[in-house]
Amino acid sequence: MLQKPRGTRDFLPDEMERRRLIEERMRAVARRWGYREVCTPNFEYLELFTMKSGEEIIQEMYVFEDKSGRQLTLRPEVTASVLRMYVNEGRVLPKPIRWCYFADCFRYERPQKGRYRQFWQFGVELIGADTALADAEVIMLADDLLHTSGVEFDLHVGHLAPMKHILRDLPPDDHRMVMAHLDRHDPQALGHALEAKGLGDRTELLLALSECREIDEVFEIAGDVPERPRIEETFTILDSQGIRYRPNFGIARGLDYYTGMVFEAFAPNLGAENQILGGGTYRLAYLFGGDDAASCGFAVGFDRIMVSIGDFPLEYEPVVGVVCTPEARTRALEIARAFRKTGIRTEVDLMQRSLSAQLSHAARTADYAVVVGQRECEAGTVTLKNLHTGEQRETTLDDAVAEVMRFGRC
RNA sequence: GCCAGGGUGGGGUAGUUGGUUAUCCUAAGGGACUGUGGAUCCCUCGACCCGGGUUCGAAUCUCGGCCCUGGCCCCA
Repeated sequence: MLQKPRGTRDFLPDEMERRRLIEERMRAVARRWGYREVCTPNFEYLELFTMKSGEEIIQEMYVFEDKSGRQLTLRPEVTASVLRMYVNEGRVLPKPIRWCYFADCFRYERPQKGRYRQFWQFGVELIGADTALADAEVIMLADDLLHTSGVEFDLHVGHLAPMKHILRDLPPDDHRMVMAHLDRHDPQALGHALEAKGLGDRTELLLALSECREIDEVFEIAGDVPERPRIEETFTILDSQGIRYRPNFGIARGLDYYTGMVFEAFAPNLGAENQILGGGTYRLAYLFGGDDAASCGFAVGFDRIMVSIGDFPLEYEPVVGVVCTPEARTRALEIARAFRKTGIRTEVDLMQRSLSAQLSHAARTADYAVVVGQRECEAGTVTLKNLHTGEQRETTLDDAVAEVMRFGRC
């Protein structure tokens, strides 16, 4: 049998309805904050992503050549596309720009729990606002979004400035290496690496910084960080609005292009892949030929949210099965149309089943059967049967529709 | 790319010291029943992941691959 490609999934209707429900909640939250949805191409020039993230990421992407020899790739993320779009068409729009997106992305990686080769991200980008409140708004929106989706999560908020301040003697290329060791909670490797650079005295500071949970202590450790007022203002805003988060100035993983505030969220009930959200401030527009607009955004790992939430019951809507004899087929289709017009899910037999077989099928798949044969056709009525109670009565079509609409409201 | 455990009808399973026609449940389609049910009975459909090797004989042993689950690495 033909298999689906590795790392992809099929979604049956029950799961699809759950996904759509959560997706719609996220859209609604973003809309309430003024973030309107945009859509960018599923594939882009390879260059867009290598400019942003470097040549190494090619091996993690679905890269292909089109019939004209263009180097293209399925998008591995959406931020680069949104910023390209901003440079292409958004520069004249009034600032700040608030956009959101929901899109599938593709990465050629080894699948595991919560990690797939096709996966969905919900994200927002705030472009053109460079203030503490802008940073805080994006975090508060992330918090609102996660709460509204129903997932349990821990929110970590940090800023890269204190760490960069401690490492200010090091060339930027070395920052990455140091951050990688820090992120892996590998103090020995970190110590050795700094020792080799003649900065062994910084090891203690960095470790203390990543352990630190109080903002005041951050500056005792890191010293006179120029960004201190901005950082404090952001945290003050979050506190004033009752946002629950953990200050974490050790956040460093894979955040090459972030410039200041960074934040992440984790779902405690997931496995190795438990990060469900990541974001921060960055500057990308100039890379794609635009101005040096300050930006701030985040992306939610939608599939991980769904894994973390697990199955939940969907709101139930009544289903009607129209059961008819062959001579009543035209009337049956009219009846089905009348039910559908009021929004009721209505199904008719397509398999030329006997009346008894139609009813038997309806009993498994519907809440009501509407039986129509020659008798009802001549009398201008329908027989409405409640398949849960077994009660049935002959009545008018309008009355039958009205009864089904009352279903589940008592 | 690496490690561990797996792969038997659509779903769930039995069978693996090699041995007849591969077990059972369920789902799906039909019938018993041409104007009334989910029960019951009957029928139908449908599987040993793929390929090589060992053997008289492989679902079973062996090697390689693919895929699944989880972990490592990575995580824009």
